[in-house]
Amino acid sequence: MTEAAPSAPSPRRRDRAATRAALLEAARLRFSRQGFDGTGVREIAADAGVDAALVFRYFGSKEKLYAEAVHVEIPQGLTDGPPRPLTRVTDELLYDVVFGDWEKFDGEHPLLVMLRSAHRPAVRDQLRDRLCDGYLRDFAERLGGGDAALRAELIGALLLGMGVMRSVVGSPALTEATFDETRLLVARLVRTLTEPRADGVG
Amino acid sequence: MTEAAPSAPSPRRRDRAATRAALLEAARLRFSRQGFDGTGVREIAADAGVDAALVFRYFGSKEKLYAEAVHVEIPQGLTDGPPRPLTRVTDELLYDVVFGDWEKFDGEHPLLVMLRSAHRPAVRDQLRDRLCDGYLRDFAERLGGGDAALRAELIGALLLGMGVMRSVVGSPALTEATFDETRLLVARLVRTLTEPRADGVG
DNA sequence: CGATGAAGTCAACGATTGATGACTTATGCT
DNA sequence: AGCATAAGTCATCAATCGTTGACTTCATCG
Repeated sequence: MTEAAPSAPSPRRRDRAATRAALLEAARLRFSRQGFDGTGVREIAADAGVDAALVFRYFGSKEKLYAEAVHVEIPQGLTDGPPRPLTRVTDELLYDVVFGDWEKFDGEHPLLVMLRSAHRPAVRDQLRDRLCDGYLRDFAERLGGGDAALRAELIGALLLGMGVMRSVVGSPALTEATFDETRLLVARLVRTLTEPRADGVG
Repeated sequence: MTEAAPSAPSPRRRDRAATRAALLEAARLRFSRQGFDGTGVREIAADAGVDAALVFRYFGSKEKLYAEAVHVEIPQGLTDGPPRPLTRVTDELLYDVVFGDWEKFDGEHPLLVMLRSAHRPAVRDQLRDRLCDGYLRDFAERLGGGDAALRAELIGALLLGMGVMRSVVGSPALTEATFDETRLLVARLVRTLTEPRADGVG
């Protein structure tokens, strides 16, 4: 530090990239907490410590800011790469979606955040795309059988529902349960959908 | 009909109860489609064919209108009454939450509708209350065992997640699947959580 | 030091928001 | 018919919304 800490709250050196990043971070938090409609651009800009006009200079519109701030990055090598046992994959997914802290998104997985603004067509489309084509497609291919796609979506529904119960609803048992407790139960459920039935089906 | 159809679009006879009901119905649809923040009171009033001021005359505020329009009625005799097999109960719950049409709520179960505005504390509290105390409590009591509450919430998560996948996300397989197809899979999953494990657990 | 361009601020726009109170109109009773 | 009351409308308020363009301030280079 070449100069002493200024008495005034740091006026922050002018830096386009840093300001853009600060806006993105503030937007992520606000959109996560309050949804798209419940968040104003002035609110976001105030959190970032700049004027609201910069939102439109850097992102064009509130919609484009949302699209860039809230998006789902599918973890590399989760479904592609060398095949691993499916319960192993769902283990990681369980930790990712349900038990991950996701502090950048106010504690929720971006999928759950997008759920909150899913009535907007753009959000809904991205949500379906990431979930079905990103996560569940390889699931279905690996499962095999006639209703593979359906069973894959049931696994997705379980994990998504658990995330909702934990972070959105705040149900007591799932909120206080440890990862290992739940992991065993989920593994049993996944195995039920994976293994062919021992007894006659219909 | 004592009089012929009027040429002008029916001016609707002045009727407090009917107008209140029309406002409630319009509010339910709009709030379901667009969430609390994305819906304006003028929009609702226009759908009902009256002035927006009546919203405040009849309900006091937009919040109170939402509270009265969107709420979860727990079906009578679902969990209470004479005990039935749990897969039977989840069958009805599956039909209710995931496959019911709920035309009054634009096709979604009110639980899923409330999910869309769950960032508001009032909505979130009602959601947790209805889900945990209304649906899942008797589930947990009936399940028994150490982690009964957790397993009950897993069933709730599955059903809730399926509802989300079907109506909010619009995932293909679950959307096109019939009730009977899914019912068997869900029954298998519930049985997995219900029956004690045959092999050693830990 | 002085100029140049970018980074950031400011003021304002038109539209819309939830909400209020005064006003008008229709309905029902006598 | 005429009056009283409730049902419904209208105008409007103060705030806030997303968005824009002109303006100011800072950093950098010659």
